[in-house]
Amino acid sequence: MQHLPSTARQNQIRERFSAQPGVSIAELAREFDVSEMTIRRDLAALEAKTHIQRTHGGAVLTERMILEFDYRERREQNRAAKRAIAAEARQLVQPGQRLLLDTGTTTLELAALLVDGEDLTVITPSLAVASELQHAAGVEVILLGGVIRRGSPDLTGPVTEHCLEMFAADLAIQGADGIGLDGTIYNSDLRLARVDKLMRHAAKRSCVLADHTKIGTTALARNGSLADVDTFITDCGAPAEALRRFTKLGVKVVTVSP
Amino acid sequence: MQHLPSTARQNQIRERFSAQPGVSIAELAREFDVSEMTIRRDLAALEAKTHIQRTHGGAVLTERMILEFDYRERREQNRAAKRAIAAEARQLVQPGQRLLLDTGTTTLELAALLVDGEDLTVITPSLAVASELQHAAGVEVILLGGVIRRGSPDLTGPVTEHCLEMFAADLAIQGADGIGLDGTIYNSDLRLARVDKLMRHAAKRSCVLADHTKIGTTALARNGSLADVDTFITDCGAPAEALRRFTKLGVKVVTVSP
DNA sequence: ATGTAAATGTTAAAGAATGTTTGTTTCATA
DNA sequence: TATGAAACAAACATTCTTTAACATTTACAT
Repeated sequence: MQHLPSTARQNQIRERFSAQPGVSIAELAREFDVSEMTIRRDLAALEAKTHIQRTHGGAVLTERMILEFDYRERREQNRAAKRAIAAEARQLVQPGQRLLLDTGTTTLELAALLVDGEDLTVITPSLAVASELQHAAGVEVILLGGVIRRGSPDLTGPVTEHCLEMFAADLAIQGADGIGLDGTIYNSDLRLARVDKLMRHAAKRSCVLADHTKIGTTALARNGSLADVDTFITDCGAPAEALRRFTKLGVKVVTVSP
Repeated sequence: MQHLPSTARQNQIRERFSAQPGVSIAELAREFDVSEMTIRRDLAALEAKTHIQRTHGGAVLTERMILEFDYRERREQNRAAKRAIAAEARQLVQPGQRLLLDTGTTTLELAALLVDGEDLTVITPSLAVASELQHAAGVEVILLGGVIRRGSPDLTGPVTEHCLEMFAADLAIQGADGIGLDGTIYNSDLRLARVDKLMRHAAKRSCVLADHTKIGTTALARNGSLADVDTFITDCGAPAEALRRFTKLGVKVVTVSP
């Protein structure tokens, strides 16, 4: 077999990557019937031009770009309860609605349930929510602007607040870091508290999600009261006494079992 | 089955975790037909990159969460040229400045060079840029709000445009999908073109980056002219005749060699 | 044809990855 | 908590890969 000109061979090597994520030098040398040295030089040339990366014994594709916004969060804590709460909140969402979706692990569980949503618009300050919904066909994701908190995948600050003022949504769904027995809603971050407060203003109706461990705990920043909220969803571990008090504030309290 | 290079194997192991939360060493060793010791070393390598956590008999995903905004970049030519152009653009950036950094592969190369920046503020519609700079100590990242274009990690639309109006920056740095021989700047997306235009308005000075293959090609949307730009950086493959014309428009033309 | 440049092949020494052995640690459970 | 089975890590042996220098071939313009 006649040897191909080098450019053609390199193109063929390049094609390989659409079938496999990686190639081995030994294999390519056999296949094109050239020395391994030649394949090495081909790969070096391709590496400079395109998005492959040399490795020991071959090369891998780096074309798929993975943006990593990583953060440390205990997503596992009470996950069953959070899932059940999110499933209940899912019921509140109707096709065609515009949602304001807060940052947090519970709302992230809800986001996962929205991937099959129809004609939804989700407005969020959370990169995690945006990531979860980026490929959902029936959901348009609008990310609020703002400063990325270091080590935390969400946006806060004056820009975020300013962005929020542009929107009028049907429903705001939020998490909370603590719910006082008097119905005060707490966040552990002041900037987040401000954003949450504005989110409720921008939506016709609002809904707060918090598993029972949050009830009776407080945190740094208060962002309002359950009295300003339409629906509060928690799990059945919540003390009945507290729930009665919340109901008196005018909020509709829903409990779910995990 | 042919053994893949070790990096490829590690990537495949890593992908396992999206299907299952944990994997066992014995299973992996069987599957890839290598010794368990090799799998242990793979896992140790992955652990060092903080993707996973070793356990007895296997590994699990670490609690650090990774948000993947993945997209398949169009096959890229001329990476070396883009790097060289980005390196030249890096020279324009001084400590303390506020930058508007556009979306695109060339500007992304520049972002990588800014990680050791001092006291910089980077305002960007690109999730890729934000991801690249999220851990840069001397750089504050402000993400513009907006709609996430499907399959493309950047923000556009009215929200983005509105956000841009909030800022006054020292320098705007942009890519381009085409540069007409008359100096017209082209983008392949109309929404991006609008954002780019506004970015230049919001900055005192502006700079456009484009490798020589872009010169003489046009695209869907025009977003202005090099006459409105302070600096144009390209590589030495650019036709001298075109560059002379650009200079006459009043833009400072810089060429670099890859 | 012939010289020149580019592409390819060859070799040997250095370097990486992998396998194997062995003794130690960890885990489940009796 | 004592014990056997499984998992682990260290050290070394083995195999495969890389690199760089140099030799050879090929392509092509003159």
